Order: sequence, then C-alpha cells, then structure tokens
Amino acid sequence: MKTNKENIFDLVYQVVKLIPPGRVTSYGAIAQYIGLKSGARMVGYAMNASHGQTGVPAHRVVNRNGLLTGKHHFASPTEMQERLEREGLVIKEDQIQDFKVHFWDPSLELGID
DNA sequence: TACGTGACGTAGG
DNA sequence: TCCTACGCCACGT
Repeated sequence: MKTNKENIFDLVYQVVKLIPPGRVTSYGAIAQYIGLKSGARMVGYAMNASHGQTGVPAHRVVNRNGLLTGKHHFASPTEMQERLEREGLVIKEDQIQDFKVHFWDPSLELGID
C-alpha cells in the first residue's frame, strides 16, 4: 500500500465513508487500518481537511476515549453531538455512552487482509 | 526555507 | 490507577 500523502487523506475519507450510521470509530483505528504508524494525528488532520469533502461523516470519528474532541471544528460545536444523537447514539459530557458497543473497527469489519 | 502547531496514541514513572 | 512526556507527518505563517 502506498503511503503518499494524497492517498493517506483519500484512504481516511474512504474508511470514514464506510462507517455505518449509528456506529463510531477512533482515529487510531483508522490509522491502524490504513497502515499509518502514528497516523492518529494524521487522521485528525485529514478530518480537518475533509470539510470540503462530501459524504465524509467526520462526526463518527472520535478519539480513543469516545470523546468528541473535534466538535469544535464543525459548523457548530453542538452539530457533532446532534448528528450522533440523531443516529441513535447517546452523548453525555461530550462523550459517547457505551462507546465500546457502538465502536466500529475497520480492521475487523472490512478485514485486515 | 525554517519553525511552530495540531480533531491522537502509546509508553514510562 | 493517574499524570506527564514523546513521537509522528503535513500544513500554515
């Protein structure tokens, strides 16, 4: 797998697009799936650049603790939470409740191979 | 061209 | 178990 910067961003977008409604994943999970070493930060950066991208549910990507760390980067600080709640998730204190239950691991769902 | 910053994660104390 | 420090890469100034 090539790790060109454009591919990294594109891969992140594609994986995020594959996240089914009502599910969430973490930066590290995506990074690990696309083969990024410490790409957790890169995934976050890709998300930052995904604002102009359509079909990229960045609100379904949270940190390892299930915390909505990127909510401030949305149009409204509450938009991320609103969207997640709209999909049936429960957000409390900017944190996803039952995060483990709704966690969507690309390496597991899409296959590591 | 060079320095600083950032939507994170892991390791060590 | 909780807190602090470091690493990594790309982008903006």
